[in-house]
Amino acid sequence: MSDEQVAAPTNRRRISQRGIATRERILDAANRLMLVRGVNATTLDDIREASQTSKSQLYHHFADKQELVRALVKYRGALVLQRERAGLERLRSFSGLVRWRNALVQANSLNNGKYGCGLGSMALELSDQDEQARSSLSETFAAWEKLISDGLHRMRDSGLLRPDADPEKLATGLMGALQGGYLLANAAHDVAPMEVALDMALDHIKSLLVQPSGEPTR
Amino acid sequence: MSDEQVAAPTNRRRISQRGIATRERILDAANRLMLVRGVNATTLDDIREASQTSKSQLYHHFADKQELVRALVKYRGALVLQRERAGLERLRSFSGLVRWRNALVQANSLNNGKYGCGLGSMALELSDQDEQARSSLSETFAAWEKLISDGLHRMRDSGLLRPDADPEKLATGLMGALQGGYLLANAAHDVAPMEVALDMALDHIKSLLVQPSGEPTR
DNA sequence: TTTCAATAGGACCAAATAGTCCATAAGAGC
DNA sequence: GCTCTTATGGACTATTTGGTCCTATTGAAA
Repeated sequence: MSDEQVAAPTNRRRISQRGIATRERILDAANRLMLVRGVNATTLDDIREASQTSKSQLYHHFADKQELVRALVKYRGALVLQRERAGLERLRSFSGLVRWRNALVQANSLNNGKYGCGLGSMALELSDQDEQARSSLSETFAAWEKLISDGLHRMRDSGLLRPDADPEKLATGLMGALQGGYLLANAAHDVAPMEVALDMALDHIKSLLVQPSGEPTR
Repeated sequence: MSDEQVAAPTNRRRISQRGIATRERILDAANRLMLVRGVNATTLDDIREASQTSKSQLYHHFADKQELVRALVKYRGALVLQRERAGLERLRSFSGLVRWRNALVQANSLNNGKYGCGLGSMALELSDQDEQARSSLSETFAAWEKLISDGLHRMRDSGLLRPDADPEKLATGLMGALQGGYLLANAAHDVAPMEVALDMALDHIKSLLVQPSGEPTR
């Protein structure tokens, strides 16, 4: 969470530490507010107040609201990938996948299913409204899925997963179950459907594990 | 689509056919616009213009924007359930499930994955903003899942599905895969991930079919 | 210490947008 | 045909909100 590079500006001749910190405060406030209220329902005044800044600072660091939102998409994407990298880069076993599932479920259950996935909710809200944001989000999802599929590849290479299992498709399916789970949990304000959705995906992957006893069946 | 009851008002002493038609036009316009732009990004003036009505009519039929949105939630929910009932009430076989999947995928591919599911996108946008809308959406999802689980129950009762298969959980998982698929397809502007997500769920259900040859395996 | 760009404060502006109101038309029931 | 409620048109208002601008302050480099 305390990663300054994530908020680093794009192109500016000279920038001070103080400026970077302000930019970070703005992005952090936008991140929190827009997760709860959604992008369009969050006003710049909300962000200004929550970030303890002023209008001129908002417009000093971002050309307009759209630019701020696009920066937030990258910011949040970097945070999620950072978190997920920590949880997935050592994935080598089915139980590792279960631990990953448990961590996501537990985090979501702390909110009773509210807010959903920061990336998923932005994706639905922005995809048909801002092509640049959509494509950025799409790349982040791809990178996220790659973290999963890399782990599945490791499992397949080590003989845990059957050779005919398709790590890329499994990763997409798992991400679908995760995002759908977030959505249903958000609608229900209850984490339960997220668990069910994820467990179906995990059961499917389990069925593709090489069985120590007997031949695996279709 | 041309179902007037769906737009029927809640409580009004007297209402004429003309009034009902106007109300329907407003809801229909709101339905179309808010599917594309989202709820918060759609203005009442947009709706007024698209529905060929006037401000006084909007406020004659709905107390305020929130009421209109809540009515739209029910309206859209009724439309989706009507459509899904048609596709699911005779579900009795795995191939029926595949046909259902194909219909949804095909419809979504016509938009190249855009817009997503009318219910899912509203759920993410409104759930943390309007408790009444959230609970209404949650009920609709439950009814939708019931249509699926009823079909799965029929399959289980007829011996197609293994006795230990849990229709309710499978229905939730399938709905999760569907909603997650919609979301990923929307982010990618490509229907492909929706297919992958749904197929993973279908594969899982397939693995729970009673095998004509040999004993089914875990 | 001086200088000057970067940073910050906050009043102000203009457009968008939700919502009000009143006059008029339409049409159902008597 | 008369009457009275419903339905409609659209101007108008108030508020919200994105965005501008001018001034002051800070702090790093010369």
